[in-house]
Amino acid sequence: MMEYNFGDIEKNWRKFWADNKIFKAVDNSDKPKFYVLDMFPYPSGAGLHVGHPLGYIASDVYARFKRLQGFNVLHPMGYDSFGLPAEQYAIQTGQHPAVTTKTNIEGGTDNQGNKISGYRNQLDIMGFSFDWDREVRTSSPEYYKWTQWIFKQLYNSYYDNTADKAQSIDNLIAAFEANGNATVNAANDCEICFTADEWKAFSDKRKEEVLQMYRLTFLADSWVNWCPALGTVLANDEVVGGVSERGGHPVEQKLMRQWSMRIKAYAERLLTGLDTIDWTDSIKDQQRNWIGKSVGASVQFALESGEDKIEVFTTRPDTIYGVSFMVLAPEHPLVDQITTAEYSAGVAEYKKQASLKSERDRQADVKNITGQNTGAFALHPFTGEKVQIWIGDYVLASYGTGAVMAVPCGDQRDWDFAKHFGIEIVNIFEGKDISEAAYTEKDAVIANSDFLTGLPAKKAIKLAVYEIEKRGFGKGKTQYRLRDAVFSRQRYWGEPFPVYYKDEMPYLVDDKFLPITLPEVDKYLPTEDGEPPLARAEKSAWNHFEGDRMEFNTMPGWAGSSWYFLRYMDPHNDNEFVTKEKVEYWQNVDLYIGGSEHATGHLLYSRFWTKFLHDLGYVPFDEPFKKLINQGMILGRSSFVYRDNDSGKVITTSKIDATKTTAIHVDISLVDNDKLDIAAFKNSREEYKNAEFILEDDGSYICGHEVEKMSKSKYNVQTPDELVEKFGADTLRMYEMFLGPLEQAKPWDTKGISGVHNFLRKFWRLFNIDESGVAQLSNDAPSKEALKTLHKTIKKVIDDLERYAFNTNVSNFMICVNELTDQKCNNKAILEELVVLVSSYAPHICEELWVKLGNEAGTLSYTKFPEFNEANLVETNVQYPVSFNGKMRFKIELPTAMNPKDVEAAVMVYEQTQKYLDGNKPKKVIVVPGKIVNVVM
RNA sequence: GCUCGAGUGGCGGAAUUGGUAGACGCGCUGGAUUCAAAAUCCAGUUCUUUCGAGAGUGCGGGUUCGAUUCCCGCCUCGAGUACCA
Repeated sequence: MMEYNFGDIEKNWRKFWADNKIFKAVDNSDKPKFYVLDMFPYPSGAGLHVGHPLGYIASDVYARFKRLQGFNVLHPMGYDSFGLPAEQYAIQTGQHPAVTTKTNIEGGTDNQGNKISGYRNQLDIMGFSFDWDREVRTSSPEYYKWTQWIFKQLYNSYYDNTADKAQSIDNLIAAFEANGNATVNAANDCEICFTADEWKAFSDKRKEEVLQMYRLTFLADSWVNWCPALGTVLANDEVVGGVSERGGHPVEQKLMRQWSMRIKAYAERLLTGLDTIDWTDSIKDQQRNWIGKSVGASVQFALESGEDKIEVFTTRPDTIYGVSFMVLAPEHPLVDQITTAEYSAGVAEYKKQASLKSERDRQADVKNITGQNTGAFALHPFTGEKVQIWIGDYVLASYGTGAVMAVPCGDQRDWDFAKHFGIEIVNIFEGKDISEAAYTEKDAVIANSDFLTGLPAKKAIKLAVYEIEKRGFGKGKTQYRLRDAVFSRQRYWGEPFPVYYKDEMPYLVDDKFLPITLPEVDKYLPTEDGEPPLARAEKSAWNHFEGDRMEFNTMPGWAGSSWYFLRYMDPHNDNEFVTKEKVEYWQNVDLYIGGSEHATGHLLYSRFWTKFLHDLGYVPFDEPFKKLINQGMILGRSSFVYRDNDSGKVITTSKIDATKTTAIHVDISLVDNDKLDIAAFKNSREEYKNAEFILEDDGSYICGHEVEKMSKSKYNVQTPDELVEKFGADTLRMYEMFLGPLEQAKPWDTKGISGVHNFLRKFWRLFNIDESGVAQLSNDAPSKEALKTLHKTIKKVIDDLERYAFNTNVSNFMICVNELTDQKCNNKAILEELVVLVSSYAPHICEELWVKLGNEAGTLSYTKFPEFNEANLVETNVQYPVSFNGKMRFKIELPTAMNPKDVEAAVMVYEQTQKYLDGNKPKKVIVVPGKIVNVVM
């Protein structure tokens, strides 16, 4: 019998697929379309480890499955190739990031002479069915030309709140010319009000300054997250716990002139759109929290002295009679103005203290209540009573208006603050005890509150807003936590802006000069006076130069990734980012697979850009990804040896005394099933050469282990390359699918891989291939048994792929092959269907078997997926389950040896089921010792 | 603190309209084959047990003829988020 030689089989079929472009997607077809997409990778120098391909394997299985189901499948791959590591490598070595990136993708040798196998090669050996003709790289000028073009569209648009969509900025200018801005309902940061005549009288520069406050991407001085160590600003989602997501460097607030994206304009649509897409609740919730909608009212409190008013935002306008003080953020612009002489020293000191605290310290310091009285008073809008004004850093300058009306009886932080500083706490909740803590639920009845007294909170909120609006103290308002996204990065390796400056005002470069390519620079560092690296470029280094200077910032990493899924539809188009025809054919992504770490970054920004492009009529849908599956991270399983601190001996796990030993990471390649290869270990490093061991009684050394993130420094990295070499890509693909639920994080463990490999060998053996390479199978009609086995498997696999996210499908094949082996099945028809069924998972072996069964090479990928036929599953000897009126099922398990007690139990069940029988007598009651009681109607 | 998710053998994990808990794989034990080994095949493998049986899906209750599954209250772990007014 011919052996399963996976090495040759896989090599040959990969070549065949590539040579014949088997997986080329056509842009129009009679077949229905299906778009399966992976989050494209950043090509780092470290290459792929076994964790990376998990999502790609799942999407490939699904793409192949959909092809078999008769869909025209778009399944592309590319690279998110702008990014920090290549730039930092460039700073250290001087090698151009473009060179590093190319090597990391295509393979080669790095500066130190290390061999890099390259992402493409690593992806290729896994046997993925990507249409490589559609590859995109965000760092290629052909691609970022269109990223720049989209930026220009955003610049030339504003958000019309009435039409609830983006519109051309020309419409806005026309509106200004006709009526000024008072009647314009648009998303903006504009605090001035002007008439048509005033507008016309503005200088061009002034007009542009105003327009910047409306454009969807705009230049503004804003408080940004500045990371000194990285020398750049970061978006909110790139700051985690007060430090940078990359590298964990401290981040401080800094006022800088930066490009921003007016994503806030889309807050409501980004929120409601979530209800229309099939994503996990966890990601949707993360986005909802990030957008952070709160409904309430903005209320103005007049100052006791002077004209100015303090505006606050509250979600509880019903508690307005409980206000006993106000708190402003230390950075609030009115603080200095209102502070009385008596308190000015204290306020100055407090402001200084607050400004010295980093974001991180403030967060760590939540328990500490601090604040400072300003001595000033505001007047309560309804009662006219004097209300103390304090400053405190629990009020954030960047949220709402940077000021709150404090209601200590209804808000725990206000309560704490009042208690700490001995401020009066008024109780406005009927029958609620607020002596120990604030009452924060929205279900109390309001008391001591004039016109609100006696109303339940929810009604009181509505009435309070009504009164506030009627009396002109403020208005109902919806506030979002979502902030506009900073879009400038002080980096080299990113998309240059299509922007130049004249008299310090920004202008867009004309389309015909796009792309503005990255100019060469002598160093990839900021200039001596702190300008971004692009400031080093000579005028002549720019492919197009206009005005006084070009924009020196580059775009952030999420620019290119916000729209790449559209470019795959039309990757080589030099005239449009995607033609309408093609985007109308392919529509949005049907299945998107990637990590959940992009929940508030990439996944939010792509939705934003898609909605924007939809508003402008360029794409027919307004959500980019219909269904999203987040694959869990594959963690490493580190191995340890233990060295005795005194003797220096290396002690096996069962004999150590934890207090006296040090655990040392040992390379997992030296360990097999926790057993250390002692000779290899001694040779691995000079210092281990003469190591002495204390071994198990059988003379082996058993290592300890721990689950950690996969990383070089922990010596626990498993590359796909070595496993493909050892077991084959089909085994690796199936094993990764076998590890457990796709969405769950799980440790990598090579132990079980032999089981999957054995399955494929067993599968191969089923075909009885003789030495001449021909499958010796029977053409008889398949047995009932075999049909049942096959169809059971078909049903389970389809269920698993369509309804559940890739759980037990591989196990189903194992059960199937075991059963067919037991049945000594050699039926050609059955086995041919099985090949098709398995081919999405293990494509190489199946192509080989397909041909050995007498089919034409290359036809497997587009053959018909086996059709499920329920008739094959009908049991001849039904014992379980039995249905009553098609609805009720009853069953009781009896022991093998019947005894009177069990019969009693059976009778009891029978009697108790009578109430469901509607007076009908059951045909029979079957009592099978050791089985179940069946009641048949 | 809040939000979401998860707790099942020695291990990864099945059981997805409430219906034989532990599928499948790993590991382990025994056996066949072999001069021997690898490979392969067969049998066993939740725990306790006086070998009759009993207990059992984080803990405590509830609904049900029947609960890993549904409801209520806890505990533990993981992820996200955090003075958001």
